[in-house]
Amino acid sequence: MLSNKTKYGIKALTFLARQEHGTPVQIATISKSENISLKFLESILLTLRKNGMLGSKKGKGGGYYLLKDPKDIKMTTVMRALEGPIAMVPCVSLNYYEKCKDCPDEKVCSVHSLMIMVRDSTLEIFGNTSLADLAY
Amino acid sequence: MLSNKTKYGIKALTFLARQEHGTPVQIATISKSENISLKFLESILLTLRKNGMLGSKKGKGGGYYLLKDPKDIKMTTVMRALEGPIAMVPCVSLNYYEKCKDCPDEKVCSVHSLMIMVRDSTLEIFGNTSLADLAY
DNA sequence: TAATAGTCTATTAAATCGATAGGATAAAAA
DNA sequence: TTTTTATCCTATCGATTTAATAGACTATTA
Repeated sequence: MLSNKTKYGIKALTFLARQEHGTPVQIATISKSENISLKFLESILLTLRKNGMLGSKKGKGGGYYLLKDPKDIKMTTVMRALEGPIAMVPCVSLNYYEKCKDCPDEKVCSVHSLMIMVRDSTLEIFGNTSLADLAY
Repeated sequence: MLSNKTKYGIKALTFLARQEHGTPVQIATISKSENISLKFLESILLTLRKNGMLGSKKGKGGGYYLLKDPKDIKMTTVMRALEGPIAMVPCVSLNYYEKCKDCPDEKVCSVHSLMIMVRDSTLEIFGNTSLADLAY
């Protein structure tokens, strides 16, 4: 299941992608427009900023804005920043690999091979979808 | 992330698929072979039995066995029984649909359209993969 | 009737999630 | 220089879910 964090994050990014490029938008504006708790959204945007997707400006006229063109923000980046690994199981994760304690041999594991297929197909979608695809 | 419950369930089903068809296998046998807590596995196999995938036999010489040919057990069935919805978000789930509280219009929602793509590709894999594909 | 093996319900510990609170910091305007 | 505006950051909390465990019950076989 997708966390609310990720869901809200994608919605906020889409909102920003629809604005004039570079214009800061306040958290409160997005919060109201997308029905997201202000404080929760605050922490989500902070995460996205730390991951290099958003810039921010403090004080009057401040807010958040996209640092790149929406078509250059791939959903793999967004998903990894907000949701974590794309793979359903650590032992097939490219970026967060971890061996299963219970599994003596990955090469023979039925779960492993199944989850590699799922990972690849999901990765293809996220890799070929940009924020621009979602926003327009 | 895939729950241990599902991971163990798939491993157990694979184990059973590799046995001679119809021969009961004890929980303890699977538990030891696959490094799964006996009691936890017990509840997992019970779930699979209630979902019509396994039969069971009590007493000496008893155990669990597959009710169908492995090639007739699709991973969609297994996943839904153990993990629940295949979709990452209830508003794109075919079997567990639920409207998002925060979302005024699904047709315009960026998360919705993205998650439909993911659901379809995942569904295609699970729908075209049977237990037999994993076991041999 | 004793041993075997699945059935079922309840409980618990730990982790995660969603949300909230509240003060700190920086920028702009007065 | 002070006030206002808006982001930054850390801590905490309650609810839910997950993984696992305990223990008593039931059916089957020898």
